Amino acid sequence: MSTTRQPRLLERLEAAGLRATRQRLLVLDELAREPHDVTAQELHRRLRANGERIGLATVYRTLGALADHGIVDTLAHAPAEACYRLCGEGHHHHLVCSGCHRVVELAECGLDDWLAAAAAREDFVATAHRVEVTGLCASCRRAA
Amino acid sequence: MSTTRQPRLLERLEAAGLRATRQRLLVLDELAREPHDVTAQELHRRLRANGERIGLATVYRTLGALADHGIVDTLAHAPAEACYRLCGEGHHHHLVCSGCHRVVELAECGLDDWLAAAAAREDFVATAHRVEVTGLCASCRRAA
DNA sequence: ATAATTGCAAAGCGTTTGCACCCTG
DNA sequence: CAGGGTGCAAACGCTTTGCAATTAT
Repeated sequence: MSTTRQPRLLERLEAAGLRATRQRLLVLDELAREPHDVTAQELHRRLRANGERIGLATVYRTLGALADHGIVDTLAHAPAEACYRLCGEGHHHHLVCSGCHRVVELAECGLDDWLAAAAAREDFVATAHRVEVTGLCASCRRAA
Repeated sequence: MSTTRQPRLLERLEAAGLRATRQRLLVLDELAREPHDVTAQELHRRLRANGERIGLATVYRTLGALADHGIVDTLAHAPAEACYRLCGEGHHHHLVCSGCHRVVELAECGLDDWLAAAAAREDFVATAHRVEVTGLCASCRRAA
């Protein structure tokens, strides 16, 4: 079983009105130690590889519920396959390394002024936005 | 048949090394008159509704080929279902109205400095990015 | 106790592919 | 006329769902 379980995760489950089942904690644990984003299938495969008993449908249902409550982010960079990632609670964006697929959260957004201006130019009011930056991290740059 | 066919589209097909078949022109025509973004299925449904003869597989293959050559954009806001949209040739972003789903292209990007700075903070070099802004257009604001 | 959750297997759905026929260049 | 393109239907892969058994509260 895991050693990285964060009490924080339990609180978040509770706050979302979700029962703290063994399976949900497994999913959260696995997400917590994963710096990349993962698909439901991959997550399930890993848990099974670790000898855990959990059904694929449960992984899907759990990720769906967590996403509904904002506990995980759903990244859709690969159409036809959703990726999930445990994420901070505030507004943030992702920086993905095209070499190793590592994902870093950009804490500060700082785009609000730009957004408001760009939207206003089209007579829109911006209500939400999503930025995904692709780049190369230091180690992948060296490797290349 | 269409009245909106743009000669421009033929050039783009040719430049991409794709033969100008009846089906491809149908797809391009339909995309050209569509301000929203559409799924492959929806596009196919409309063409058939117009009495056109074209197979679903061809629509998929065509959209895939057009996307490969940058003639259409692939938007993945709905995970598990790709949306396509004929798009300008340069770098740009999309502003989507959450009321009517109308999509507007934002010509200017103007994010490069912000991006470079944000990436550098994490020791990354930004190579690409994608921004999707959701908002409300003027008429949907009035309706609300 | 009892309502939520799980697991399995089957169903759903969007997308892709094999193959014979057709058409563009 | 040769090779790309098309249509159909079957195959695919990811995701969802029905239902009986299980489990958290």
